[in-house]
Amino acid sequence: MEFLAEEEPSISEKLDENGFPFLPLSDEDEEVEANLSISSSSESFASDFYRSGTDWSRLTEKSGKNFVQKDLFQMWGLKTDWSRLKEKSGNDLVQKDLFQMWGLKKPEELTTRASSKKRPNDGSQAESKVTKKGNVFGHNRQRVCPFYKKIPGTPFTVDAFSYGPVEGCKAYFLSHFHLDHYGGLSKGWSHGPIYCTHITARLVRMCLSVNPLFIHPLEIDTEYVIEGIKVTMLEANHCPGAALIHLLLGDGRCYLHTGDFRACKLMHSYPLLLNHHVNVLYLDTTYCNPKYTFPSKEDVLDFVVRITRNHLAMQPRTLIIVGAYSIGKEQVYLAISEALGVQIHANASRRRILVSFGWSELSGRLSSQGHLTPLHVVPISSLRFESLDQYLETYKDQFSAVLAFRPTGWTYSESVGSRLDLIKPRSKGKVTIYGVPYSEHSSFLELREFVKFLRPDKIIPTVNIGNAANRDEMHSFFREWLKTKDSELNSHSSNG
DNA sequence: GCGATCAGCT
DNA sequence: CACAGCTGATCGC
Repeated sequence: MEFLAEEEPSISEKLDENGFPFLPLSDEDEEVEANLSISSSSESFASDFYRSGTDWSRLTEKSGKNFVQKDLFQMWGLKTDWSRLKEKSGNDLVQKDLFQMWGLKKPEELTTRASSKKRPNDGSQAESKVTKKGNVFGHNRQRVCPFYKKIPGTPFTVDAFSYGPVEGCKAYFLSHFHLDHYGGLSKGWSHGPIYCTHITARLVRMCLSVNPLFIHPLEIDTEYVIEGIKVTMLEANHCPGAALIHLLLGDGRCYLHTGDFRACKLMHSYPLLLNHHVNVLYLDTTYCNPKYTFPSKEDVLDFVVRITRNHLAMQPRTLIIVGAYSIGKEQVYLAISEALGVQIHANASRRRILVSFGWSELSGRLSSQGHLTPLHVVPISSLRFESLDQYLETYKDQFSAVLAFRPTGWTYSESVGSRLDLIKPRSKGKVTIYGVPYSEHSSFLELREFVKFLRPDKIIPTVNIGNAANRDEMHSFFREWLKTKDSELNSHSSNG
């Protein structure tokens, strides 16, 4: 299977100065582009995506400093023996040349696939289509991999598993194990090697039955050379196993893909982030708007523990329930568990997942006996009054009231903001539900601090890019953050 | 019958 | 709003 094995030079001919493929779009000044964004609704969604990636703010140089790195896991509040669980793996990863070179065809041409899926209802339209969710489809409803999931200058994609084989991709990175990122991965995956952290790798194997031969676990804070690119996974402060992906290209370019992350001060001491100027930052912009302000995780955990203690003081027979998705938010029930000295009940499938983290503080606190502990974890979807009433009924011999917490980042309220004391629960009968702003994404201010620390040349947002107004707004924030004067440059630098 | 995927919903 | 799914319907095998 010999393709037109293009050499690097011919590839770079098709890239612009930033390593992005050219598209038939005039790259004009902002005013023209702003008008385009509004008026050109007939353009393909892919080119719209593309334009959003070409007009980022630009900045000058950054000042590099050498800091001492602190314990990476302190942000989890842990002093745990993760090293014990590390699966053996060398840095000498063998790569096979499974796929052709990095494809740079136009989006419409990327959609063709060997096996054509036929749907009875779409015969006429041969153009790309856009769904409400922002997915771009080609001829035969094969999703098109959006540009921001491809890393130019590399044969890499990030979180791009639902597009079939991505042309030219030789390594598929998975930033973390949440459905909207691993979507498309399943037992039959055969499109190429998957790179991710050990925890994520374990979950991919356990939950998705992906052929282990495709899974390549990487140690955090360890440099690997993959396809000639230096790759390092960094703790992302999101869910267990989530990583920032740091890339050093042969030509000196440096990219950082945040996956999903919650920026924090500790990241300012990551040596890689201190020692390498980032050219392009792929940024999790979930809460990139000033209206999203929420407290630190620590403050929210203190709040949750305080509320719990108050309720137990008034009603000792209270069942404490924490809602959670598949993974993430573990600290919420762990904090309660430690404060009260009680076990955590979770169903078998959740226990299996939690145990797989290899987090002994958590594993040791799990219980399969719901009636023996007043602290339960349930799917967040069951945090409704009717469901909780039923749930309480099954434990009526032990408990007579329910206090539930729904931890989510978007329990924001303009008035509440970071004022936890303003949060009011919703109660009905014996059930009380608190929405608490425990977020595993960066707040607006945390994003700003991170970007001002990193001072990348360019920023590519990876979330909320479905409409032009959002993108324009984010890019104007980026420009603002990156245009700070030299006087501010050294304000946070010190000799550590 | 089963796994994968999609629209719609929260 | 939009997190990170969930549910039910449909498709392909």
